[in-house]
This record gives sequence, C-alpha cells and structure tokens, in this order.
Amino acid sequence: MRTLPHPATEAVRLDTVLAALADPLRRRIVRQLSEGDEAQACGAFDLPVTKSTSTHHFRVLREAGVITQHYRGNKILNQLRADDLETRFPGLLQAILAAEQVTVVPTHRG
Amino acid sequence: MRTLPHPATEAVRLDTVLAALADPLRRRIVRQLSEGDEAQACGAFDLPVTKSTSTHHFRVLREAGVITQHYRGNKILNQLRADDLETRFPGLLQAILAAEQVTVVPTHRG
DNA sequence: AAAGTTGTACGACGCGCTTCGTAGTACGAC
DNA sequence: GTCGTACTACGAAGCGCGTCGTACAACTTT
Repeated sequence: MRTLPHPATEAVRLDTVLAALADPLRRRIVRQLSEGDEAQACGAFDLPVTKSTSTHHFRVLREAGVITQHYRGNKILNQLRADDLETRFPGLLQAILAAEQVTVVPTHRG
Repeated sequence: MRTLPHPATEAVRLDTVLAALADPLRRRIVRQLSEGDEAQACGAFDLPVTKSTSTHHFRVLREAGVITQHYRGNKILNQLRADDLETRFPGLLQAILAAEQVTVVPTHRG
C-alpha cells in the first residue's frame, strides 16, 4: 500500500497554511472538501488546469497540513483536516471559508 | 495635503487580503499595528529590509484594505483596519493574529 | 495478459513578487 | 531659503510559484 507523508498537527505552520490558502484554486479544493463531508478523489474536482497542475496543488495542501491523502485502490481520497486545523489555529479555516461566501456579494449602491 | 487611495470596505477582496497576509514581513507589520493601538509611522517598524522594500509592503497592505495610511506632516501614520476587516470577513484577522501567537509554542513531548 | 483509469515525477517555461539602488518629492527645522 | 528627515517612484535583478507536457507507476477491468 502506497502511503503519503503528512505533517503532524503540531508541526503545521501558519506560514505554510496561509501560503497554501492564498491560492484561489486551492481554496476551491478546500471549499469543495468542506461542503461534501465524504472523502473525495482528485478526479472529483473539476479544475481548469491539467492533471499535473492539479496534483501539484493537492500536494501543496497536503504538505501544508490542510488535507489528508490516502490511497484507496486506484484513487486517492482527499479529506479536509478540519479538526486538526481547528486545534492548531482555532477559527482560521472557518473564517476563511465564511469569508469566501461573503465575497460573492459585491452588490453595492453606486 | 497628500492623500493615498484606499479601497472601500465592501471592495476589499479575500484573495488580496490573504495574499497580503501570506507574507511574513507584512504579518509582522500587522502584528505590531495590532499591539500598539496608536497609529505608527513607517519608521517605527524595525524591518530587516531597505526603505524601498518597506514602502512596497505598506503599499500592498493598504491596497489590500488591511491598513490605512495618512500623511501627518513629514510622516505617514499607519493604522490597522481591524473594524473594516471584521465587518467584511468576521473573525479572519483575529484568527490569523491568534494563530501567530500559538506558532511560537512548538514544545511537544517526544 | 492487455487495456483502461487514476494519479505521480520530472523538467521546462513564463510571470510575478520580493528585493534593492538611485533619484526625487514633501514637509519640518533652522 | 537651506538643510535634514521621511517616504515614494521607477527600473533592474533574482528566484520562486503556477502551469504544462511527457513519461511512468499502481490498480481495476476485461
């Protein structure tokens, strides 16, 4: 069984997490993971980039400690490390996810 | 009186804010602003870069909507837009500031 | 076994960001 | 007015990040 390295919860660094979440495509992945509570394979994400690039972004998220990746037969199941992140950086993930929601409201007089 | 352009609270974008706060030097500025509640001139920050670079980072923070900059005689007074950010992205700034605190605690059994 | 599916590894390219140095502007002090 | 201070503007250099293409590996299906 192939396995992939994940940082321990205590080893997750704010620098890395913020850098990871600064990318819109990676936030899109995180968002989709946060919506469905089931683990999702990489192919379940309809991203406007090639598979190579997709792989790269998933790796960045995993190495930052934002998601877990586990081989399941042919595929890789991705899961948000919501609890770990909440433990390490309370409120951070929820604030970012909530913020993205509100961003869709640019309707403004004028 | 010289003035500097600031984005309206509703125009502040999550993308830009996260990108701005992904830089350690800029978080350092934000942190220092959040600690002293008085407005601080650029020169009050002891940053390990030249003044040109310093100017650049302050500009990025201002254009992202994270700080305000107002000329006061010779200097520029910088202030954190904590309330505006709280309005637009509730909990985001506090979570990041709190997270930075916790990062300094890598003490871990083992 | 052969073919299809799912995702990785590696090298390359382009762009943007951080950094710097120099020159310049606005303001205060004298 | 002249000098010093505080910061900006602009151009240049370095390099890291996102992107891609091709080649490859592991597993499933037939």
